[in-house]
Amino acid sequence: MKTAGDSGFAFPEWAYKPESSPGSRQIQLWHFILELLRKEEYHDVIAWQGDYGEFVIKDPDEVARLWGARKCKPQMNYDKLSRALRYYYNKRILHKTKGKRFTYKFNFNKLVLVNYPFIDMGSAGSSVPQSAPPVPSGVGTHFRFPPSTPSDVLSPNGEELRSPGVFASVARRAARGSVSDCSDGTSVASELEEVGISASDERPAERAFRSLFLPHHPRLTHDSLFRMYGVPPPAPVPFPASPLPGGPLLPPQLSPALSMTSTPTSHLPYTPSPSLASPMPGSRFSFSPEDMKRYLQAHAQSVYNYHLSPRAFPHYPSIVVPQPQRPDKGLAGPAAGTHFAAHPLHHQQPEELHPSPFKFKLQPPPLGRKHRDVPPPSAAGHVPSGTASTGLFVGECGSATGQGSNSNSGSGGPPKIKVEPVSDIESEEEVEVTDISEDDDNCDVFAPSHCNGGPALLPCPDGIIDNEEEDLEEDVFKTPAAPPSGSVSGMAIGVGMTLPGLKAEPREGSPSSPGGTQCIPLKLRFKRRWSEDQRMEAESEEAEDKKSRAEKEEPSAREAQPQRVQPNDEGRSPVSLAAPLGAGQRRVSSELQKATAQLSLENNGC
DNA sequence: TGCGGAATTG
DNA sequence: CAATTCCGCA
Repeated sequence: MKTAGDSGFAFPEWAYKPESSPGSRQIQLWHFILELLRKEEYHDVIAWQGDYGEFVIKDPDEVARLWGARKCKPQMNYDKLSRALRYYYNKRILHKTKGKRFTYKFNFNKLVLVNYPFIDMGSAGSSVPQSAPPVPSGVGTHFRFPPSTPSDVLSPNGEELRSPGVFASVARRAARGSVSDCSDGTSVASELEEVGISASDERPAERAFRSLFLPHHPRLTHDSLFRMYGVPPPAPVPFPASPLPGGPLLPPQLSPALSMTSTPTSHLPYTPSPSLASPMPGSRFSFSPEDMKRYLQAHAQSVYNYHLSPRAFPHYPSIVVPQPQRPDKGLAGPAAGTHFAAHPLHHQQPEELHPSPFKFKLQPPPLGRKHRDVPPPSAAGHVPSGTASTGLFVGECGSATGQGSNSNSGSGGPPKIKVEPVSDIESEEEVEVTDISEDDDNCDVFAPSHCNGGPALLPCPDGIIDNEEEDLEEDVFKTPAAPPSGSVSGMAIGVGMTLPGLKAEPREGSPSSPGGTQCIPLKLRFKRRWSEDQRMEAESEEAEDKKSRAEKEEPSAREAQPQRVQPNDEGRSPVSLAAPLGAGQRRVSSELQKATAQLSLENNGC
């Protein structure tokens, strides 16, 4: 249970909004939740529950109190806090676990997106429909980190790219090997203070991770960084799919997956994440090939394990991706590649395989439910009755927020419909997803397969992986114009993974495509996948967001999925579910944990 | 309990 | 923007 991970916590710079002035970083609720979750001290108030990234708030009031303290909002209460939490639903950062009180679930994908903007979650999205990243579907492209800056958040000139102030500091610290400095003494919440983590505690992967993300600081060369961290080759099983037993927190390992970035190469103008400006500095990383290789290796591993997008390391064909280490599959995986292939790295980097620039918005549109009608605004003013209950902590918030200002005049304004930004357009497509959404928790993030009803997936428990892999691939190709064959094949081959159907990987025959596609030409396959993927995303998103039902036809496949194990309330034991969902879940939780860990690790200093 | 709209805030 | 605050609805 408790592991070193607990030891420190702090927020990495990226956890804050870059835009905000240096001194004013404000913590976001989910960060805070994550923070609490990883600290045992607070296990009585909030703790992970199950394997899904779910957590339960055992003591809502206390959590609210803490939150209020942190934000200097003495008036905070669970009601409000929960509103904020709910607010995350739309952002897809969180979900409510239905049926369980005070239980919510993190949407891993989103988190990753937010935290690791560089990572390409596209595949994840596809494989994990539910949380498919909001992408302007109009383009038809799949989600990927666009080279261009997202308009919604960034200024058009892409200036943000250049201002990595934040990151720089991180880099510096990393370089130093220690993470501790929080210049601004915002450490208000003393309650949370933690022990600093020594650099030594960090796992190599993490370090690697971090370093990868570091901007090319003038003074720090990546070399030095890497050197410092000496990223070791990925362990054979970096992320054991250990079933996170009830006590979920694993050691703070960071998944390389998270860390990965898709394109280290220089010219990639990376798009910063929507909500967070991505720290990508000048937008160029310069790592030495070796380092990159290692890193990528690790990433690959994780990709496999977590079934993240391979796109993440597209440009390094020489890297061999280890086979997933599922115990069950005896395939030759590990041998093949656990460690990097010693191929020479030719990184030519190519590039940009991502032609499609589009921005993804973290906060997609709320969707449909909204414009219902316009009720008369007549409201009466309420007077804040004094709720005094919480006065304790937080003396620092000196200014009591004034209350009492309210007046609203707008009455009966024109019905305004919020038009959601494109991003969710896809959502427009409606699909009928069975109601799985209900307990679906699984569906969401972690159990994509079911969600999209791909029957194919269900068949073999183990197969999941395969499917996932496929999903991964698809991502790769999703790009519209993407030149699948060329680059892809190269990569696939080089990597030795992807494309199960293709080259090697006869495995259980990739079931995924409806029509059994193993032998289909790549291109075709991709195409197919792509569409499927899109559909999936749409579905999942749709399904979740709105239960719209229309339905997109879908050629053959769509069938009700067999009922999956149903975890009853408490009954769910992560381990037990290992079957189909298990893998995904586990994966996710690991990721989550890692993310959490990452959060914490970065700056314990505060 | 939980949801989500609407207005407000910093 | 991300809450915070308030509230009506299930």
